[in-house]
Amino acid sequence: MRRGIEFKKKARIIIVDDNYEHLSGIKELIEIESDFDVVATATSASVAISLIKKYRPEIVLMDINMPEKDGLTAIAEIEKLDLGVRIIALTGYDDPDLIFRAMKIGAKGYILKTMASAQLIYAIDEVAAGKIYLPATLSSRFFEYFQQSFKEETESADDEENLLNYLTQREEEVLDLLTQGITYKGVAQKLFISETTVKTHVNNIFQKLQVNDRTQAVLYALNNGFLNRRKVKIAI
Amino acid sequence: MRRGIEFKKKARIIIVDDNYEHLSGIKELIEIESDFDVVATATSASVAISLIKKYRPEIVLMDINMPEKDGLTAIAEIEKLDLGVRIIALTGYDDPDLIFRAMKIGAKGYILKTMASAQLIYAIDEVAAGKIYLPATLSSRFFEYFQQSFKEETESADDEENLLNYLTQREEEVLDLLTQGITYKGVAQKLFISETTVKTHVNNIFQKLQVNDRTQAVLYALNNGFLNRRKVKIAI
DNA sequence: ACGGGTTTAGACCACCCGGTCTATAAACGG
DNA sequence: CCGTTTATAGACCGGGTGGTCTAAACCCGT
Repeated sequence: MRRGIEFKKKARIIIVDDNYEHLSGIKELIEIESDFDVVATATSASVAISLIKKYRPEIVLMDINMPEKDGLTAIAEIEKLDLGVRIIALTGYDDPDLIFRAMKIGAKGYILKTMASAQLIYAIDEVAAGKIYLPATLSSRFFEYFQQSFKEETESADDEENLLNYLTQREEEVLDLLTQGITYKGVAQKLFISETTVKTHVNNIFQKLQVNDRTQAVLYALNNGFLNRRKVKIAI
Repeated sequence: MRRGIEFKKKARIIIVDDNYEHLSGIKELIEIESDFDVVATATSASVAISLIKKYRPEIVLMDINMPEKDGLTAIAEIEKLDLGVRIIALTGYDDPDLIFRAMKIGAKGYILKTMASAQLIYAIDEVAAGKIYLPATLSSRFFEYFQQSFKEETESADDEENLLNYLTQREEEVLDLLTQGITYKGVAQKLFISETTVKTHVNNIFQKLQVNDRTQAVLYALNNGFLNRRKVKIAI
């Protein structure tokens, strides 16, 4: 029941941390230094989830390093509920893989326990305002990881000995149709050539890709960036 | 030939912008307000690339909105050269798609032309120091886009009517082997069952997935997150 | 003009694949 | 305890698939 005019509605927060000392520390900090409303706290992910269902907070502060059900799976589950809860992840160290995974599954912020309390409040402020907040140092880490993973992807796609490069243009067309699950007859009709011609092309493709059947050819094509060629050129 | 002690080696910069007014503006700004060394400027991407090959700068400021060869493809080409050049992208507006694509292909920073000159210098400083720099407002935009794209991906993977859910465990095993390009005979050997049993399973799979042949079944499996099921659970 | 690569195409054959029908044993759920 | 689901498997058959050989027409570069 919302009533009256709200200049700055007190966002409700739930804090989750298996370390009770730290949990109450953050709770006090928030209650004193900000005007957010800590409606509940939990020391385990499963308890947290039921509390979230009950209280429907705007913000959840979630420690990632917890025994049993870890914070990441907890975040994934909460996001799946689709309650509009905005989650801020919390850990002791700036592991880029952790940051990447947390942001990937939908965390709206990520801060380190070692950071100044003012930064925590600021992060909550930003996230409560609908933004996504990552401190500069962490976003730098994130992007390194992000770019690295894409670099590996494109390297494996066009790099070194990609047997797809040996295919002629016509063979690529045929392979393209094969990757759509079309039969020889269908390919022949689409390309306005005879079925035996298709077979010749396909056999050449098999030899060039060093595979034995159409399925393996399709898999090779898909795993080695056959579709990417166009994407890279058109869409980047 | 590096010699002696360097407190702060003057990073060499090349600026690329099709608008000459703006180009010289930035050039002057950098020369006056910082101690970086603008070794060259270009008003087109193709010229820029030859200049980069020649001067091997540490930093490139690249305008994204250019006629002919646009900035994004230029960045992709420069990154492909693998010269260790660190590129900062530059545009007038904060289009999240542009930001995402620029960062994806390897830009080390992204700033708006409307931003204060101090921020430009700061960005160059950070990038020159090996970090990746995105202003808070842009990184917020980036993450919204990033999370959205992942959300769609997982939705399409496990969402609604995924015919893969109707498969029995045994059928999944068989399909899994099919997605590796193995023949009936091979599957029969791997699962220690007769070849005709495999055929029975496969036929059931075809009917459940509403496809006609193994290739289409494999494609359906791949496009509907067959591999993801495990990934989501194990790796998040 | 000649040789090489590409695209086209035919013939023949073995066999894998996909469709259908039938059937048994185990497991599971009501 | 009985019906359903699942896993197993045999038989049969037709057509699609893959292997091999041959060859003509074409473009391209030297």
